[in-house]
Amino acid sequence: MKVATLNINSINARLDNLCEWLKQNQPDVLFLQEIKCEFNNFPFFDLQMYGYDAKILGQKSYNGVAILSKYKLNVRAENIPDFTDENARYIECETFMNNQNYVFASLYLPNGNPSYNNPSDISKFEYKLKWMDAFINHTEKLQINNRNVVLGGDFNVILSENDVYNPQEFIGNALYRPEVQNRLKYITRRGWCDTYRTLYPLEHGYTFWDYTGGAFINDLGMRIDYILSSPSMTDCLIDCRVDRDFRKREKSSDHTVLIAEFKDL
DNA sequence: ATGCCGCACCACGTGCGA
Repeated sequence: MKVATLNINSINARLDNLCEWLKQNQPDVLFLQEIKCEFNNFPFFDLQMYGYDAKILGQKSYNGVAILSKYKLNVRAENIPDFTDENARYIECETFMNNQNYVFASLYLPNGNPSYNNPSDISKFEYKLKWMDAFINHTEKLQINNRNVVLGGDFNVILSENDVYNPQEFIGNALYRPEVQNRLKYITRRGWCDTYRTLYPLEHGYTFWDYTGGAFINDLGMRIDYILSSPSMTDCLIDCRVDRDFRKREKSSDHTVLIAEFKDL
């Protein structure tokens, strides 16, 4: 089973890139973030032509998440259950493949930094922490009954100094603050597998490079996109890799694709 | 580097992003 995640930064601005990538890479499941469109503008038909069912939680202009799959998806949750969120940041689906039930979720965690014209505003950071707490609470519920779950998305968390090009610059940044690092570490300590880091303890594994300042060609990146698998799937992990080729394309997203492969249970 | 690039939209200016 091949699962991938991509913050696409507008699906309609990058639909050709996406379809070409799907055709070449043939993932079973792809998580998308920042689709930046509502249901009525989502390219369901184009994706169907490439063999993918899609479930989305859309939003005009900002945010928006989707799950694409070669197998029929059933929606389990739009937004984190029992958490009121005005933004479209979480969708969870169930599917049956290779004789097993799987739960998949695509998530787009809040950035949490204040806007530049209001640097002392902590409301966005507080929102991020509340979002993470609700997410942690939900992952605990997903662990019940040993469900097979894969969570993928843009977590907007830099876990350690090995996950960013210049950690000193990021001290105090909402992506690098201990409060968010500790929350994500808690999830992994509870048995969820950070698939990339588990297989590659020392690599950078960057998944994002800013559009500006030649960040990509100078490899000034950060690892903020993750694929987490439930404890029941840890022994099934075969491979995880960053596909830098997508970031090299004309009209790329500022993120690239992270791909994980699992053997059948 | 309170925005270098790029997206969307109540669009030739603003909000947002990491």
